Amino acid sequence: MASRLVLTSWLNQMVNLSKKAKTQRVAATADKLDTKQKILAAAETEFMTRGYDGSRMQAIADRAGLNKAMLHYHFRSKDELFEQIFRDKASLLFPKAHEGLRAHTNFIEFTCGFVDMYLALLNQHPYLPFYMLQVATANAVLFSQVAADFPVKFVRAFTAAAKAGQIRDHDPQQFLLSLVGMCMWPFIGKNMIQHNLGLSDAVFATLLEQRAAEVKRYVVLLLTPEARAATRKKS
Amino acid sequence: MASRLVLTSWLNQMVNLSKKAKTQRVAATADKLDTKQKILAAAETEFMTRGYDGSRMQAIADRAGLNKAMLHYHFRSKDELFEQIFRDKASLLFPKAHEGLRAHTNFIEFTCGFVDMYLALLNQHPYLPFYMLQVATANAVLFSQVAADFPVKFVRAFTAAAKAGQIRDHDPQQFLLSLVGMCMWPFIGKNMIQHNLGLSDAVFATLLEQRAAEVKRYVVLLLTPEARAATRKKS
DNA sequence: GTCTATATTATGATAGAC
DNA sequence: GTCTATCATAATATAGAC
Repeated sequence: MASRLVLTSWLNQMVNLSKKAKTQRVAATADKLDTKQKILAAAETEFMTRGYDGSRMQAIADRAGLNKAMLHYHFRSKDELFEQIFRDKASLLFPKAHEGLRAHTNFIEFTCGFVDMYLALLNQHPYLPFYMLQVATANAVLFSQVAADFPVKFVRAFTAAAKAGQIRDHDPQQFLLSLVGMCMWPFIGKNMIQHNLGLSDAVFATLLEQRAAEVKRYVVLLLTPEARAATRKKS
Repeated sequence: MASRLVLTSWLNQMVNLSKKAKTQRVAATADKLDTKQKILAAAETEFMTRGYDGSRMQAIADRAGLNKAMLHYHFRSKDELFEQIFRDKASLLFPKAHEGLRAHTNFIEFTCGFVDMYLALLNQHPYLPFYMLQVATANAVLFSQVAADFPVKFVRAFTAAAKAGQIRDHDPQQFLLSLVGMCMWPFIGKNMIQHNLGLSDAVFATLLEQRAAEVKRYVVLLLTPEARAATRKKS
């Protein structure tokens, strides 16, 4: 119960990170940054949906209700504008793993809480994963500048929990790969999935709502020490 | 045993599809299409790694050891060149589900076989998933022209197997989502994963080798009717 | 079929008035 | 700070000689 509270507050913090940051920035500098914010918002939409190469400064200007010259006044170049947005977004998708990972008393509970919160985050920012992947693929140098400490710390906590007998022994990296894949894939592959299964937006939304339960079922099933019945290999 | 043979031949066919097709084409038209093949090969590399917007006709020409004019001679425009390659590649990632899905006698065995073969396919064409996702995102019209009958047929076979009591009852779409996500994510997220976990190419390759066993473990664990112990929901 | 040279347009970026 | 007008260049595409 106590760990649950700590966990929830940490994970919620992670979800609300950007919203808070934006509000602070706007409030602090009054209306002078209004235009800058408009540009950032427009650029965000453009870059997130079309990627760097597919985005046009003209399109960003149109979307912001301004002209191209204003973009270059507030941000020297397309690159600079892109990088500023990238750093904001990276800190969203790659939250810092502070106390959360150490505060848990039950690793399975912690992981289930993480799934809930991370899927909530992705629902708020559905384009984020694919956008980050595009950067990771197209601009390795830029991408390497953002650090995510969560994965490494998660693997360590997993290993510790396994040693303590709290969870079934397993390859932590493979587990993390499965976990992240299960969470991110519906957002990354939305268009492909909808087309291949012939799903309307409404049906797909329902699928997303039920996603957390599905992933958590996998977590419990795989990690619970007792549930070891049918796990012998096939080939 | 018999079903295993049918299964394997069908799945192997799917993996070898493009290799066969290419050989046939080259052999059929002798050396006249040599240049065209060079262009296609160069364009494939370029488009697959940089996407449509990031690719340059000049870069393709350089890679093929030709000049830009030749690209426009053999293919009217960048769009046409791109679309030709896209259709080839789509048929690779979206194999036709012929007899395979009906020939199985055990759905879990079939699914495990599918995982093996599909991961082998992805290992041969690691850029394929991300490339297809880029098209699905950037050019919905083009993407909608390729059809994948596998997902729908898989869902039907799943439902039938569940009704027959061969597998545990479960949402087939959620299962497919998890299955595909677990298979594709390491290829889609390679750069991000390696960076976030600090993995060398060699270590990551090892991770990929062990991937099939991990995914199959999940399949068996989730679908085996008896293994129903710890599946109650959490929240 | 293949090349060089060139046309045409799109796009990022800047100059300068207000 | 914001705008209009313009520059400079990069990229797709074509013309025409060989």
